Amino acid sequence: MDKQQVFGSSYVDMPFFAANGAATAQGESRPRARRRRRRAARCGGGDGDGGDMDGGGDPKKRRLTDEQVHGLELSFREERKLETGRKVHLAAELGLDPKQVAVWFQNRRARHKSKLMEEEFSKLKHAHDAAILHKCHLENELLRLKERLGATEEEVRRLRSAAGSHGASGNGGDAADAVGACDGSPSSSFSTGTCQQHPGFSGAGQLGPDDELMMCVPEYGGYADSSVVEWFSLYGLI
DNA sequence: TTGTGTTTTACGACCTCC
DNA sequence: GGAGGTCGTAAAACACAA
Repeated sequence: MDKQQVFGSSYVDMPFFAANGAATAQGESRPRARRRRRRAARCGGGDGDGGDMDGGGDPKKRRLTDEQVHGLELSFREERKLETGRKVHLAAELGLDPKQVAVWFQNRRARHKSKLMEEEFSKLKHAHDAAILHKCHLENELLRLKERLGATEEEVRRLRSAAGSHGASGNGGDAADAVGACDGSPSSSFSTGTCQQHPGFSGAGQLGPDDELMMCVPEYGGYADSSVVEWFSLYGLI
């Protein structure tokens, strides 16, 4: 199919910079579309004719018409790089200066890249959030284990003292030896979890299996464990 | 109407490839 | 060396809230 048929005959007849008015909507954001509607209404139809830039303003900076932008968009989707032949052909078809076509492609590539960066940032942010959540989960698990260890050690001490009061030999037997390995601080082998510094974490010893995440990071309270697993598997973290 | 923030067009500097 | 690329930026065009 002839591109002239696709874009309409107005392109060929349109002198460079003569078109004006209705402009650049590239279909990437709602504000842009709204903008175009507003301007089209103001220009009385929005087909690029009879706009507010007729005969005045900076001749170096004229908005492209909707049709021109559309043609450029189609071409951009086909191929993001612009060879000389294609540029000249496109410029002739759209009634633009080849330099304008080149500039438009440069700017369009920049916008495309920027959009990709935003998406990438968003993904990384989600992954980061999930990592934070998982970290808190692990720290809470550590606290719970520390609590269990402390209780067990306390029980051992109680049994030892009970055995001593019954006049047993001072040797203490196997059980006492085993306990000896845990002499000193009951939790000396554990570092302090960072979640302990979080406000509202003073009662870590009473943590239940389901409310711990909320206590650790309140803003993530709405997440369930399955969400964490989901995020992590999604971003290849587990 | 006006001030302000966003988007689009255009340009220059610099880099890479042929 | 020329053509076309990216990057950063200026300025016009535009939308919108106050």
